[in-house]
Amino acid sequence: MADWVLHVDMDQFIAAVEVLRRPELAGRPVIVGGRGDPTERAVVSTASYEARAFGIGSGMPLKIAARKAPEDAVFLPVDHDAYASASADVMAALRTLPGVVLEVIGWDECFLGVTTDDPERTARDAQAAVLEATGLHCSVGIGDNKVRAKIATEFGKPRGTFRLTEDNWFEVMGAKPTRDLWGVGSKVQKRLAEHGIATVRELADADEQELVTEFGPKMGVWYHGLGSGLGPHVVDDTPWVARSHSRETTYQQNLTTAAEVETSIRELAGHAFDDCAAEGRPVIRVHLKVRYAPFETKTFGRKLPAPTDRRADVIDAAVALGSTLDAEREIRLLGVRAEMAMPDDGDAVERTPVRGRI
DNA sequence: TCTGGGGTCCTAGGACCC
DNA sequence: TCTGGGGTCCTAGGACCC
Repeated sequence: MADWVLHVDMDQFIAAVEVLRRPELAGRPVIVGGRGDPTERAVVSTASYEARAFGIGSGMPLKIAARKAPEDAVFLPVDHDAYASASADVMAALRTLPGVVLEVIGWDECFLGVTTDDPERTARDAQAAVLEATGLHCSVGIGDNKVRAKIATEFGKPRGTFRLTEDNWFEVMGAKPTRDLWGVGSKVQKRLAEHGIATVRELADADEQELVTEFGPKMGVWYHGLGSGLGPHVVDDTPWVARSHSRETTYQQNLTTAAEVETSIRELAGHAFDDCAAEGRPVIRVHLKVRYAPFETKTFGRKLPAPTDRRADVIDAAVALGSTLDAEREIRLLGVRAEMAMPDDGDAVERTPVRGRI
């Protein structure tokens, strides 16, 4: 018996949930994003496979998607509650599998830890359990750690499974660009290329000290190991604890006056505070994010004099930060983030430097 | 061609203390 | 008059993920 990590990833999750409750949309290009109005400033959350065939994908501005989409395409608004509910059903179905530890990493993704000699069987059981409980399909990556399991899933899509371990890592991934690694984005890919490192194999063979000099002590070592598919293998089912909450809005018309900015900040800060208050923990820090037109983003924050559970303190702090914004420039996006004090037992877990969780 | 909203973690550099 | 190291805390910004 061996320990395995399975990565379960729902296929076109958001689009699939929408089709499930509107069966007449099956087979049509479905694009979910923003308020469902492709003339607005917003981006695609998920496109169905039919829509992807036209070159439409996540993160693409809706206006662009509308241009690429065929006549019969359907644009739908984002419905968070529906996806959260479907997600809970998926996770509940997976938790019924015998002997698995489940770690949620997103609405439509999780890791399963399992000890078995037949991980493919567990993968098929997972797919069957999810399908029966929700009517939704998923793909499953099988690995000897989280990094390999996560990457394996891409080779299993759609509705399939794929096993990626130390044994076939270089055979499968060696010639791929570094960008295909989980945690390597376009910026890091470029910086690696400047050191003559373009492929996964070249990253594995690179000089670790050179990477540490370029990326720092933690990330340098992490990226080097990533080239060999190294990563954590412990699946942790302790409930996720949020460290902060934020609210941000892209305005359909840019803000142009200080009064408009203050009104917006008060509203956003109030919502962010309410999200924190719902967790029952005081706010220790307030951040502001601003996107000046056309597209320059700045973020900055300030620690509060003392942790506070007073709404007015958080709003006042956000407004004070906002008074430092450049009043001469048009603003197209504002965001307020409120960071919470951690619960007492906060920092025991060693974290994977792959950021983001939902 | 026009770029969302919600998150986490890492690094560099300055301030300050001993 | 010119000048150590080491440690911690804080801020700003960067990068990435779903």
